[in-house]
Amino acid sequence: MLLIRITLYPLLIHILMLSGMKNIEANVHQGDIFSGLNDGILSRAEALADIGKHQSSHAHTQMSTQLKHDVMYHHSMGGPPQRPLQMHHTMDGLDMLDPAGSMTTLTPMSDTPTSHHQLHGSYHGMNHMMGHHHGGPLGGHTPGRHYGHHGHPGAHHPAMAAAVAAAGLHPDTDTDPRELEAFAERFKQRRIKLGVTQADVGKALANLKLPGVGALSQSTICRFESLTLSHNNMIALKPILQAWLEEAEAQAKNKRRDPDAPSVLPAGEKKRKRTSIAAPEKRSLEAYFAVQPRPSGEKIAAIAEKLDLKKNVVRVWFCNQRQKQKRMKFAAQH
DNA sequence: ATGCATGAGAT
DNA sequence: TCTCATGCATA
Repeated sequence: MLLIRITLYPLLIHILMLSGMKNIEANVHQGDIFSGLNDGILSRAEALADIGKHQSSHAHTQMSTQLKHDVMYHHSMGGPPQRPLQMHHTMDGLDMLDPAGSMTTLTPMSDTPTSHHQLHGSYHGMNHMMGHHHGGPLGGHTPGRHYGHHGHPGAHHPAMAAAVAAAGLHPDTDTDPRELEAFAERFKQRRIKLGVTQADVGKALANLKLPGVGALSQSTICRFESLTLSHNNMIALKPILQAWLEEAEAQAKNKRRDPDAPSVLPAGEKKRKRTSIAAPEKRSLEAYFAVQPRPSGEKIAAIAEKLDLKKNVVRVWFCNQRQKQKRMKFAAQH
């Protein structure tokens, strides 16, 4: 299915663009209902989407639309937004739980490092206490200091370079996409060699008591390794992960073991349900996005209505889509 | 590994 | 309202 989408989509766009208005306009009577959508651009996108539907329905039996209800849970956490710095989640039973201050464990190796938590994170209870510890593990969220706003990696002026150097920073060496890519790969290999999962690394990061650095999720570690983070995000995380890697390998030399234990699950809280946008709707959204990556609120509402999706779902979809475009991977020509 | 979501800070 | 960094849930 993915293959179909990838190969078909660009083609459809071309069909659309090259075929001019005539045929397309003919396919849009339905759009009249939504006057807001009928301003050409969206209409055309919609036509495109329709073509996509027809094509794909031939390509494979289209599963009927998935659930489209949003289902928001709102774990009422009356507590303050916890800081990632000192929060301790012990459900995994594989890290901290340092009764005697053995908190220096940076490699949360369990008896079987790669067995549990990887596939189906067996930590269901941490929801209510973990919730969403935003603000991130980085100090980078502080108003004044945002990472670097350099749009392009290698674009440094000599004067700038000097200034940066003076500031005690190492510019290109760390910001170079290739360096990042290389590091990410090295990191992954060595991590695996240590028998540590991505989730393990994320948690161990909190034990590495670097200022302003808390735990991270398996998702983030994964994204770092696969370069699916923004350039700035990669740059910010690199030194942290590098620090962990070095510590972990150091500790690996003089083995150690820890009698793990508790995984007392505090038990239940409403679990957040992920809304799933069905393939047809997704295709439409992609079509719209190709023409208008940043639709106005009105258009979003119109699109939402047309696709029978919650407006917020559509809005978030566009946000995520934009974010996706900005990610590293092949974004910056390598 | 990745889709949909949240939340803080910037616009 | 958007962007960004992140995360839970899930394929």
